[in-house]
Amino acid sequence: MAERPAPQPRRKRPRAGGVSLTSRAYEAIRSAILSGELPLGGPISGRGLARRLRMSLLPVAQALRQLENDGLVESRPRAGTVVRMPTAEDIRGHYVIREALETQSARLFAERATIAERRELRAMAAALDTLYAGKGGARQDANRTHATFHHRIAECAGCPELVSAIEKSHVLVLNWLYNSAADFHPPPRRWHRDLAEVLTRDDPEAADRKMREHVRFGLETVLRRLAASQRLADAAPRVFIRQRRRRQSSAKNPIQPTKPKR
Amino acid sequence: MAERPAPQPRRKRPRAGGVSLTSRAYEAIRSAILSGELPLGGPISGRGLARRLRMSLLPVAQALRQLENDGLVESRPRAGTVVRMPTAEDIRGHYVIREALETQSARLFAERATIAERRELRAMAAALDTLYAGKGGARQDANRTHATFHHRIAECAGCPELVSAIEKSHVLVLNWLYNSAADFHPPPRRWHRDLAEVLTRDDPEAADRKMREHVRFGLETVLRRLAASQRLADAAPRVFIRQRRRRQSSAKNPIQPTKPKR
DNA sequence: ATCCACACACTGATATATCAGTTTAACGTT
DNA sequence: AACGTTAAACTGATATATCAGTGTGTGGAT
Repeated sequence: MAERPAPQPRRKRPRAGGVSLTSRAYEAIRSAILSGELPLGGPISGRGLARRLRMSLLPVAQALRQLENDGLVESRPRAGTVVRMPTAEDIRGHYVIREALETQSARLFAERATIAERRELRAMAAALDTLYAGKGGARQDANRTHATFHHRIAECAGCPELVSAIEKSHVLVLNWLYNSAADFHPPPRRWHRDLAEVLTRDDPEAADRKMREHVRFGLETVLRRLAASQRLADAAPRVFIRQRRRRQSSAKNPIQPTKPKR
Repeated sequence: MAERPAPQPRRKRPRAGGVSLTSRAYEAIRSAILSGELPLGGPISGRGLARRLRMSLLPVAQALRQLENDGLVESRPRAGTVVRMPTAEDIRGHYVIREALETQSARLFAERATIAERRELRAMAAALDTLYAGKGGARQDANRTHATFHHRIAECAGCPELVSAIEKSHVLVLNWLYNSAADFHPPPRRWHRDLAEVLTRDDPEAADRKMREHVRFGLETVLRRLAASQRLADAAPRVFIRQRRRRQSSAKNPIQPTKPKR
């Protein structure tokens, strides 16, 4: 193999905080999706993100692949990537999993939570019911607190895998909820207090049943909101914005390579 | 920006079968791990795999990242990647998830399976019990059939997400089992027939209870085998094999760049 | 005016090369 | 012989460049 010319020196960019660029890209894109900055069903440009995040395309591509694995985005190999718009069937399927995980979490909580943890849960439930009863402005707070509530149940169940599985599950649901502020129906007034009461009663079977009921109610809520989201998405169909083309040079002129700038 | 020399032309390698190289790498590495070709706790060289699979490092790196996400391998950023060796705590955590998913699957089967599917399941259970009762040679078959058995239950439950979640779960368990052929204890003689009998009885609660018992038995089995695996792994500590170094040129001779061949 | 083909910009996928960190074998010292 | 030192060799991570496929809009044909 002939010698290669010396490559030009490259500016080195020290890594920030010791985390890999791919992880940073993953977190950044994920939070952009969850915050609604990248709307449901909207297109994602890998190169655009790479420019915005000041990194090469590669970490972004890896992050997108991971997000696809998580079910947050959808990538068609040479055409583009979009934020995944779930179908009603997807959501039902997801809730089957969620029901499985949450009921298991409830069982373990009922078996293993300490006295202090049970007291804490009852307090959280009361606060949560109050938030939901409040006026519309508190709904985002309520959603976040609701996630924390379930997260705490899983933590007290004492199984890290369960915690992370449930967290991943909540991420998807939050994503589906945030993007449609309309059609909000508050849950029954004592909804979470009733749940906490049963969970803290030291009866795993009863905890399982009550949690199952709780999750199924959540399914109805999300399905309602999905319909609203889809109405919005259909009104603004996803489209890739492209640069204006230059006028075509009439006919048989195969030269003019004219690299696009940059 | 000075002009760069023209890059040498690159042989193009058309993609085989339309699947991305990353997916091929993922499948190849995964199956190499599951078949035991890459032993539990053993080191994995990204570059070595890339050479073997006739592709660049990049798809392999992406595949490894995905496998890390699945919990099959473990990567220390600049030091190397190894096939993940689970701790007993990992396995217990994993089985909490598995119990959640399988009991949900059992419930749905009891609710929704057709008559034909119920008959099929009883037949599979009988065949499976026979396999386990046979002599040691049939054990790999038995393990595979066992996976199929649970897979079928999930399929009949009618939820694709549940099927894939359970499948992913089984992959890990199979991995942990395959690599320790010792300490095999067959399950009770009518173990799967009893399970199938309850599942086909149209009583979701009973199906849940029976499946829970079934899964917990599996946990004991895997824990026993893990102990055997670890004894083996401790005997042969993981080590990276490196090329022999050339003799150091005595002292203050900073020349001799002598690129390593290839 | 309507329709269709084609060029071009843009997409993700991949190859190559380099970087910066880690491991370990060979060396020199004790 | 046992023990720290050190640099070769190897690791995953990332940048850059190219490839090959897609979708859109322009422009010519009808």
